[in-house]
Amino acid sequence: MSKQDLAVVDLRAVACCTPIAVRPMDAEQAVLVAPMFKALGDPVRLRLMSMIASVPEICVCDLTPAFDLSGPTISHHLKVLREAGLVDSDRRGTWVWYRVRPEAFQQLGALLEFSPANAPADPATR
Amino acid sequence: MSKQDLAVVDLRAVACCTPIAVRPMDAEQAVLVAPMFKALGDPVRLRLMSMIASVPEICVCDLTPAFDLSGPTISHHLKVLREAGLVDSDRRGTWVWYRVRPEAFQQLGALLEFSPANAPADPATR
DNA sequence: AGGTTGTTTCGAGATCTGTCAAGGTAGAGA
DNA sequence: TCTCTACCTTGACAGATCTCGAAACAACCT
Repeated sequence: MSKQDLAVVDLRAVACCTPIAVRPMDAEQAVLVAPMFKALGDPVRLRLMSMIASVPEICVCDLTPAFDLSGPTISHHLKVLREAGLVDSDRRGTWVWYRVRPEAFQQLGALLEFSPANAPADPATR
Repeated sequence: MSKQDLAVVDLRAVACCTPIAVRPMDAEQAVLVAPMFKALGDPVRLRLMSMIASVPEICVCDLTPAFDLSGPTISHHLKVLREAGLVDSDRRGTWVWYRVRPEAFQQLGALLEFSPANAPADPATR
């Protein structure tokens, strides 16, 4: 299914993995990565993502009832997650199954790694 | 300055740190955390955040020239980062200085931690 | 064919991004 | 002290984008 999704983020193009707390991110990389954070920036999508990521895979039929939203709305949110490159899906028989894309998920986490090296000095010592 | 910012996210309320890949996030937590991801979901704010996070602190006067945007626009984006609880600021003399809030930043990173335990099975073995 | 499951299309209302104009705050100089 | 200037934020606004549901569509099974 997502093989036909041409708008999907190309993970190879995401300059990989230097934490943003180590070196300022250049503009092109920011444009590539921001859509991933944006996709997680909605409470419904964040919960969908966590439901998908906490199991090997999950059927849409198990996702939809967890929300007080219509089927089409859930489908839209899932599409956003797919186009951000965070999840993958395929149909098997009647049902459509979603699973996380570990590379994307790990890259995002790596960007947020934080070493105290650049932390603000303690106000007391400043 | 940000002491008067009443809309700022209360970090104590952010159910702390269980990676979303380990356990599905409940609705209330999602509502609290999503604004942080949303704040990083814009290329300009992502770059601002990385510029702030990669040094102990930085003056707005050093942030603005890095973008092809007006002062008020940068100020608005900084306000979004502030209200998301990701950064802090205070005025010292003429200039306003921004610095990262390490607790918030680390919490966000912790949420994205990924253990292969729940990774999708290799398609070959599926 | 008929029923179930998901996605797409389309439209209304809300939210976001950016600019200009105006306001507040602090330092410098007369 | 009074004014001038620099720095940054706020308010008001237009245009773009997002969220969501109703209806239509597509894929699959029996």
